[in-house]
Amino acid sequence: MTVQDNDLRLDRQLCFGLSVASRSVVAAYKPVLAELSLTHPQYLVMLALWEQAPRQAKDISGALLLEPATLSPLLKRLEALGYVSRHRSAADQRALAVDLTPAGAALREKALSVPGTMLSRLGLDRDSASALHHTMMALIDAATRADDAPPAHAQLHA
Amino acid sequence: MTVQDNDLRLDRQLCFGLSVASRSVVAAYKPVLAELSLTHPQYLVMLALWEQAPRQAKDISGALLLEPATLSPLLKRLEALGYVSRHRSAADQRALAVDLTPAGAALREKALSVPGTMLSRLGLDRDSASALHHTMMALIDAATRADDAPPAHAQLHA
DNA sequence: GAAAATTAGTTAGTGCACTAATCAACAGGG
DNA sequence: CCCTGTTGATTAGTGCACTAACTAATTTTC
Repeated sequence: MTVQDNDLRLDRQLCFGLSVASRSVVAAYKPVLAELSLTHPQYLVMLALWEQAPRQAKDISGALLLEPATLSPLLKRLEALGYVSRHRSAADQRALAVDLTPAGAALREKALSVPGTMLSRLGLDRDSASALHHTMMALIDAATRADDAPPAHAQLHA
Repeated sequence: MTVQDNDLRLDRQLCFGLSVASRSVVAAYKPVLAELSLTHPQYLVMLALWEQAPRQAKDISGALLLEPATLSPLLKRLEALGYVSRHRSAADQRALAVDLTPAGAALREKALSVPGTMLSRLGLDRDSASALHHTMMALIDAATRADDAPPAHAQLHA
């Protein structure tokens, strides 16, 4: 067995592990978020709005690293749920101002217990969660940089 | 600001970071896998088959932790690409035997360079990739266990 | 001030991933 | 046997996530 054969197996474990971990953790959130009538991506949008509202659609998609085309129907579903309102900004008619409805703002109270519940379900303390987060952020950084610079020799003149 | 308010932010970083990292890394694979005409999930299926073929659909879905309902159309697309053949097993007419076509087997040669390319693109050496993999496996374990035991006191008699 | 370029969002189309419902094939127990 | 229950795969339906193409509004440039 050559080095590359080993690589194939190691790599499988890497990207495979990351994908499965993401799916598994999101799945573990599901029953908890069901009590708020939210999916996991919708929960992330609400977190962004609880930190700051009203907020421009463009701003939210930047904060969550989501394409505008992905966010657009997501916001419509949140509006249909009654958690969010969508209006064109007066200052710039292109911009979509997204705001919390009273129900959306009130939902934050119920969401306060979610993080603690999930940490205990996943058997993580704050330190390991924080370390994990650090690793993820570094990965995101490396992956998006790799994405921006497809040519193999790009780092030579970066 | 209360402890729970801080939790909301920490948690956001955790599950959020994991999801974004997964998406970002998969996106970084995309241009590399495009040369094999494969998507990332399709690549994972091929890896499973390169390790062992023929293989039962049920077996593949277990190895990749994918629902059979997700795998089914995926296999059809791989068949349409000419990399895979699908036949009912003679021994058990319910079972679907998935095998590599010559083209699918030959594709492995081109795939050998993928892991090395990706590791360098992500700026990871084998040790950190291995450590990362370990962390992911532990997370998967915790998350699936949490999933199997929704009642809060389940670990008391585990 | 009009033409050109840019920006913000939406729509269309593809592919994943899940749940629930369905179907055919198998395995046992009476 | 045959009836019941289980198993392996598929189908239908929902929701994410992406790219490409498009619309409309704003900004830049001449």
